[in-house]
Amino acid sequence: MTSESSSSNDLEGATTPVGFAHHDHDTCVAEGLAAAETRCEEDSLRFTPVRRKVLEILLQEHRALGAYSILDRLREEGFGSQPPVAYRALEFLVAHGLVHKIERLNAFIACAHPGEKHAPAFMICRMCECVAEAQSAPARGALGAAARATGFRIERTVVEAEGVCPTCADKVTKEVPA
Amino acid sequence: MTSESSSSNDLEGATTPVGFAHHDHDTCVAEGLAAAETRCEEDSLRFTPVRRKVLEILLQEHRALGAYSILDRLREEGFGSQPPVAYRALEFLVAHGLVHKIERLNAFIACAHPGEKHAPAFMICRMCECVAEAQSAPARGALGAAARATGFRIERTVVEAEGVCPTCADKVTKEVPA
DNA sequence: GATGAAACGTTATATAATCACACGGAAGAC
DNA sequence: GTCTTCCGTGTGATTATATAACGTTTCATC
Ligand SMILES: [Zn+2]
Ligand SMILES: [Zn+2]
Ligand SMILES: [Zn+2]
Ligand SMILES: [Zn+2]
Repeated sequence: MTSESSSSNDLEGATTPVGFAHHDHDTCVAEGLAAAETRCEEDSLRFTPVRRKVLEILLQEHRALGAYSILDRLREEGFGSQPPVAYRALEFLVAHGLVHKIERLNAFIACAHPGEKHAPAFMICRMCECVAEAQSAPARGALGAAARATGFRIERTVVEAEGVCPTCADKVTKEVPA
Repeated sequence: MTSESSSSNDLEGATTPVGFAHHDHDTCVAEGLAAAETRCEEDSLRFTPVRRKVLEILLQEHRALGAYSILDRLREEGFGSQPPVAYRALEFLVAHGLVHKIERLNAFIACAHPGEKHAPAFMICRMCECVAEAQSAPARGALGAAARATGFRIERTVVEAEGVCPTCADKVTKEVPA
């Protein structure tokens, strides 16, 4: 999931999960940062160096990073190296939808659809730990029905699927040939 | 959510979320333990005193308890009081579907539908911290579609909704009358 | 009763997250 | 401009959550 150059696939686009397919990764980072800058200017938010760096670190990966991994990289770049530095930046980025927390992993990942209003859902590969973001509509399923039936007011949802990504599934079948 | 006696509501049943409605709580605990015992006998699993106690502790609440809260109660009951004691019991109970982990809270709750095969979904009240379990069918939604489109194989899902339960919603409207 | 696997109790450690305080710089009031 | 206030940052310390490692006990099986 590091820098690659091949935008010849039809799996990308505004509402398509990114992460498993090859794609131009430098563009990923650049666009992510640009989108964040635009967003912050529009809303008069302060996109400070630390916040920008944390987002950049996360955009470099299509996997979730723990707060302390992020902190290590911040240290290398000369930023503060105590936990609150990372956690405060993450709090800001999550609050404004630029980063999501993966609860299952206690880790963080850059949003793949910044700007768009969305209820994210994630697919987490248990083998390579890569994470892809998709859309979810939990209010329109069994959960939504249960909420309406009981009078529960949903404000936020966590939807995370754990399994095996196509790349790892291929590897496995090749290692253990029939 | 402590002991109450009123089974006169139509919100209970195999596939109905429990937790917000009044119900006979002693029965909850007894039935939960009985179901676990049955299950363990059937599958030749060892339902040891520690495991039984942890499940009993969780059944007493319809909220999620952190591992260390559980540990405190184990200590009071004369069991081992070091973290691995609680975590090992929880690992067993989770592995066999008798307890679920609420990822959002890093906490654990007794299964409300033991025995039945199910993909649980949870509604978590951010005010009173009570948790209700419902069914989910994540493979049949936007997430399932995304998984099929990309070739991701879903093995397990985390579905947790955060919001306000009906009881707390009532309280709020009463406290701030128009 | 001997044997091996699983469960337990304990010590220590790793990982994740927050608290509390001091400092400095940007934004608004005057 | 200067003052004041708020917000973000850097740091040390602490709390909360989770696992590693090791020896002992318990149980099922032979
Ligand atoms: Zn997103
Ligand atoms: Zn993978
Ligand atoms: Zn359940
Ligand atoms: Zn509530």
